[in-house]
Amino acid sequence: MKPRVRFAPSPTGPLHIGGVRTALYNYLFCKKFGGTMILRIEDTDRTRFVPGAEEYIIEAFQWLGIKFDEGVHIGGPFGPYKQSERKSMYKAYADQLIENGWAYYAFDTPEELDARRKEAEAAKKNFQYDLHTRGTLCNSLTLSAEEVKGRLDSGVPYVVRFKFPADTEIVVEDLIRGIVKINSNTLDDKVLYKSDGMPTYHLANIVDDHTMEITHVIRGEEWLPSAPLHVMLYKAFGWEAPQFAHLPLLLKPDGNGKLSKRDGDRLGFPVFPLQWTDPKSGEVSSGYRENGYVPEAVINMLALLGWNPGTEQEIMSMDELIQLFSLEKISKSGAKFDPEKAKWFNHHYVQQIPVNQLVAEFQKVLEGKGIKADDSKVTRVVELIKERIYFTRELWDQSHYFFEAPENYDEQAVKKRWKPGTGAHLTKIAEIIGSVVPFDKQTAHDKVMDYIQQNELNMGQIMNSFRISLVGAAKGPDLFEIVDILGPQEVINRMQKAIEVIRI
RNA sequence: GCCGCAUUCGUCUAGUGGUCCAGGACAUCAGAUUCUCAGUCUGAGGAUCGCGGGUUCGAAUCCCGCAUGCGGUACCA
Repeated sequence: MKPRVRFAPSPTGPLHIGGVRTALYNYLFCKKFGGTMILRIEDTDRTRFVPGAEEYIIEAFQWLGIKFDEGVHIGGPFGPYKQSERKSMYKAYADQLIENGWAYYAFDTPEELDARRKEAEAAKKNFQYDLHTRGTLCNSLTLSAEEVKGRLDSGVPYVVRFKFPADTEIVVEDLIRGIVKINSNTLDDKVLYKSDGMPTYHLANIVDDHTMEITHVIRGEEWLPSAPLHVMLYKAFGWEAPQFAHLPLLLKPDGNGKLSKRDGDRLGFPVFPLQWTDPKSGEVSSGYRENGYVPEAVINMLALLGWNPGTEQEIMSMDELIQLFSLEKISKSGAKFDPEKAKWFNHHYVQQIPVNQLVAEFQKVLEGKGIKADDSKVTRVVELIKERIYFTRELWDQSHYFFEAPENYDEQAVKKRWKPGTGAHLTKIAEIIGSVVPFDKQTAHDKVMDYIQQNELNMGQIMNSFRISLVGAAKGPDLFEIVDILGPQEVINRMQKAIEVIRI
């Protein structure tokens, strides 16, 4: 049987990178076996709905290359794929549970429950709506049938709660963690159906997974504590449960704890695939895409955070990932996110981008700066500096001096390399450069080297001051490559300017 | 507090009773690339496998206890 898996986010904001990894593992697993990948929107909590979040999620997956076979954005035979649009079907399932004695009506108000919680807290205890306390609360277990009917008929708000049986060992079979057992006496009677007529996650999730014929539920570890509830729910409905796999959490790079939006801001790396502007506060959160990451790098990096192929291979395309993936090789413990390794992956994948594509991208940047340069020059520049960039946005930082003369000179470098007499030597070297007609970088190089040797100059010092005059700093690729691209006249101009400006 | 999950170099991890005095990658450091920076290449350091008990001829690997960390404990997902 081919797997049917789903990724089911809530549209409460931008998709977190941990969520992306969950979706990725679902995708890899499902594609490996030629299965179906479904995008379902779990928007049962209307108070937390954020406009634009759903569109964001869809766009993020498009960018990342994670493709769905069914879902809110593309439809499919099991639709609708948004829980708010499935609202009408859930009540019947809640009713069914009540009829069979697996659930009951509860009329306690949130205020009453809060009061009970505070009370318990004061006594250093924990209040739980469970088999120990449900007999003391206001529900269809404690009220007479007439009273319950009366309340229901007169429209008194109610919720439906699951009724955990006593003394039952619930077994969750997890593909990653093995057998997890828990005693039903410690579990609380979770709300399944809310007073606003919407199901909670627990009910909607089980009903949808069943009706959508989901075979494998691959989700974050934060769901493990409610897995026993879900297992019992399947049992209560008499349905066969899908297989569960609870993924380890993605942790913050320093310390412990779940990776959060704040960590990204604090440590300077994105936590979201795409940039996101909060519709309410207007606050902007950075995204991988806008930060110059390529999707292949993000996918590769994420895949290895909690999984590995069992070999020493680290660089893998999506297709290889699909081939190599297996649930058994997912680790059990949380993985700290490492921004440095993310950079390393990106460097690798940026190197794979064809030069002409980089040139096209860079031309746009140059245009934005009002700089006109023909493709042949930009191509030479890109070829020369490509290997030193980690992100495509660094193209400009690493090559600006090819397009504009330095305005100022790096102080540290000048202090170290510019000595009395440097100006005079550079004047000579400028003459030498000018004397090579037609210009040829090899000849220019040889002649300059001759000059340095004949005058017994310090090569490091003179070459670096030469470099400073062209670049403005002691960095960059081979000097004579720079000279060649700039052309002799521009080189001479820059040298003269530097000699004038930098006085020792 | 209660319930659950986890625990191998700084980080991600390999490892499923002997071939592991623990392998790889990122990061770090050093050397090379004879102008610089970056990149690249080569090399180095780095884990008494959380701790304590067992089981076994033999344990990172199996069992028990403890500790620590994390997750959950909402009419949120």
